[in-house]
Amino acid sequence: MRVEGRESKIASDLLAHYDVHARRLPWRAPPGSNATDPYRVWLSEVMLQQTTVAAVGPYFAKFTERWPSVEALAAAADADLMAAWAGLGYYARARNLLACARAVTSDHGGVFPDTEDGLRALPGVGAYTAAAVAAIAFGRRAVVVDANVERVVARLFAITTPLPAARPAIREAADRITPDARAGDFAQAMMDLGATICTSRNPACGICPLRADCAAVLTADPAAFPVKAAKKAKPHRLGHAFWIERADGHVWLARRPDKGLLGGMRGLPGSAWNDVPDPTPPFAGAWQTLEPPVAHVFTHFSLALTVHAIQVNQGHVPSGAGEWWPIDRLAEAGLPTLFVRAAETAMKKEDVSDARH
DNA sequence: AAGCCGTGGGG
DNA sequence: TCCCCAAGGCT
Repeated sequence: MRVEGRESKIASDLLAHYDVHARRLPWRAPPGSNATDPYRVWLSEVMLQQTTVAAVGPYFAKFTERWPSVEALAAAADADLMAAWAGLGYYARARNLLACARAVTSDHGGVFPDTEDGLRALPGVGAYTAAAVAAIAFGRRAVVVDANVERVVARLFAITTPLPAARPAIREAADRITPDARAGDFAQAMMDLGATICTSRNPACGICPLRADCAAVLTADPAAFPVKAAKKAKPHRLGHAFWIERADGHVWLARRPDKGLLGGMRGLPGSAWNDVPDPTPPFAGAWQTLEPPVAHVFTHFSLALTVHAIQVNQGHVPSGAGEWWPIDRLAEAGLPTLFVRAAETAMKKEDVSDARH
């Protein structure tokens, strides 16, 4: 529940700054326009989950061009959508995006629910995204809390409880400063502030519109907020991947299981990834081991993937789910970045051997 | 409910 | 180089 006083001053200070300094972003209505398309708001919010504005830009342009409405997206083939998402990461988002578009199209007549609860029931829409879409697309008062808001609020009120334990208190504080009017602008203003001024490291307190409202700026180190619990060490794993190239210029791509890491994506066949992976190739032959391994860092472990390559004849039939893919069109396969690197390793090897002839 | 789930950029 | 982290959701 919002109260008057210091809280309302924060909102008015921030909105006044936002009216002048709002970032121009592809998914925002142009200044002075109230034309917010819920489809574009929702699509951008899902893409922006744990993902930078810079990374989302080209994907948002590609998606809205190819699928201009939720109905168009709902009609997309699964493989096409997964391939279009390739490289953006967190692939469960892509599967949920499609499920959500189909739910909106079939269960809601192609119209997004306009309440937080209605949105929250959709696949891939959690507390943050439901609040953000309700506020930004539908003008409803909603308490929008993402990592930016957590940081700004923790500083405004100098909250010393470490995350994640501080979440309830941060949310209550965010509720108190959220205005009844312009909740969507307020949410976006908070995120703009967190992205450009109240940054995680080296916040620009000198130019902050909330400087006079901020408790942390009075402390020795405003950047020390929010306090965070120590994080666990990231384990290192090993793995083997197999580049199986057919004489007619095709490579065998496996289809990964729908759930789990890189779920539902194409990739090179290979071993499990662990401390002592099985290096045995899927069949015997003149395998060539390529050095060095591909180094890749995931959210919760790092990986060294050793690539092994072989040439097979036309009649070769690999095991497991997958397909032969033309190597000169590999960019269209929608490979996750790890396998793009692995493929580059294999093809660089071929360039070298070709050059020697 | 803590762990799982990608990737690229910046300090 | 290495570490941090970015408009989180799901189980």
